[in-house]
Amino acid sequence: MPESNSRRVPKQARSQERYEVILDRAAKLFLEKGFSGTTTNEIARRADVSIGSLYQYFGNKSAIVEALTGRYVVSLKEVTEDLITMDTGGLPTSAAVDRLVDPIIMFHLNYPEFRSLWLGAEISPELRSAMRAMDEEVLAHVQEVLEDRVPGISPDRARMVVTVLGLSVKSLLGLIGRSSSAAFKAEAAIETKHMLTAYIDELAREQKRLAAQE
Amino acid sequence: MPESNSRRVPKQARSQERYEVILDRAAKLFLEKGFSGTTTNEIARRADVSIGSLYQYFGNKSAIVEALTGRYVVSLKEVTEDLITMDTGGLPTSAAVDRLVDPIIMFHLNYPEFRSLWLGAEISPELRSAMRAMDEEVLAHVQEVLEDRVPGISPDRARMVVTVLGLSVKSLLGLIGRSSSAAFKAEAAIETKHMLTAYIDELAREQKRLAAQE
DNA sequence: CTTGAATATGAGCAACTACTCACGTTACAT
DNA sequence: ATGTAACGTGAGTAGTTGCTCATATTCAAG
Repeated sequence: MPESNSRRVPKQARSQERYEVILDRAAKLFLEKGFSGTTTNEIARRADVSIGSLYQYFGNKSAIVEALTGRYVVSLKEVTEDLITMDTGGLPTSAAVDRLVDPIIMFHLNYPEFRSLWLGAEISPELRSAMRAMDEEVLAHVQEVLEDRVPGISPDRARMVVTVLGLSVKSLLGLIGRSSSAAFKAEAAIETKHMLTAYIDELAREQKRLAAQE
Repeated sequence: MPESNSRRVPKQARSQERYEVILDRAAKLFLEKGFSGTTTNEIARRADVSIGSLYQYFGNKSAIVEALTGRYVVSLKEVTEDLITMDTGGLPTSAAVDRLVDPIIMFHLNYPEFRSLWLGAEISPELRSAMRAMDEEVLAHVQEVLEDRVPGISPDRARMVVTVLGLSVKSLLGLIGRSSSAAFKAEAAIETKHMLTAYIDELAREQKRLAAQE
């Protein structure tokens, strides 16, 4: 996946493998030690590649991050697209929560290295704003869903609720990423979704009570 | 607050001020750019101090982080002590949640720079494990509280629930730290606590239903 | 087998980083 | 006023970092 700062685009099979290996190791190192805590020489060493080779594929250090992004951005766009066009109208809350949260969890399970970009405090502003934009799309849709399921809720309140919901999912992803046990990941996901469901249902009851009072 | 790697302990009033200014600016920079992304020369420049002076107080770069810790660790220990000895027995869930969460929020509002240590991926292992230990104490106590409020819940399940609850609070603190509007912070806190309350109450109802079935 | 393009290498360079030290300045006790 | 301990300085040093380039090896087509 050639980026703006890439050098030679790998043409032979072996070099394409190396390209991928470099990205794998770089992602791990960035996750462990952060961007500026990782040296290009160490990336090369861990990938069993000379620095010279590394710089044949990546024009500079940040080009590695950019390429890393390219790896996942397509898949992430797909997930986003799916989510914002999803209709959860007739479903009970817990099923709706499953439908909206599971794809996000799946994405992070499939691409665990993505965490290094996602959590990293040192990614480029453009990348950060691109991911924010996708986040925002999803949150806006979830807000619609919420306003639908909790009739009478004010848009401001709904916005705040969605922010909190989104944050909870985000922290779940962090927990899942750090853990190594598949069973733990599954339980944590169930428990978190349980919480989201309980919250949304409680909000619906609350609004119903308010409506009945008038 | 002299640490192991400190040099001269500041004795005159002016130099004590400088010492504090260095810590203030360093905390900001660590938060913005991470530990390894921040240079000691930049810290000195931002604190209007020569690097020479900086190294009179701090033996090396990580001594700055250690001193930064010293600033907050006393206060944090107090909060932890309060939390784990707190009795929320007769209170309704929402009041109990308030009592347990508010002190944590308060701490982070009072010491916003603490976030740079708390979120930083690059703090020392000792400091990280010390903070983990305090976390663990609080979580263990919250688990007891939960098992008390949700009779019949299994310890394993309770542990998982507490993990999720703790994570939600943690992400709330992140949100609060990033925001600048006091009103937003307050609303976010209320909404998050609302979610925690709804969740705990739902768990209690669930266990009651299960108990009635037998 | 030959040839040229692609790929690989790592010593080395310029820039930067953490940190030192010799020297100058300020504050305070006597 | 003087001595001295505390404080302050910033050019300089040794080591590290991102990155280059001259040279060597591998590949595939004719």
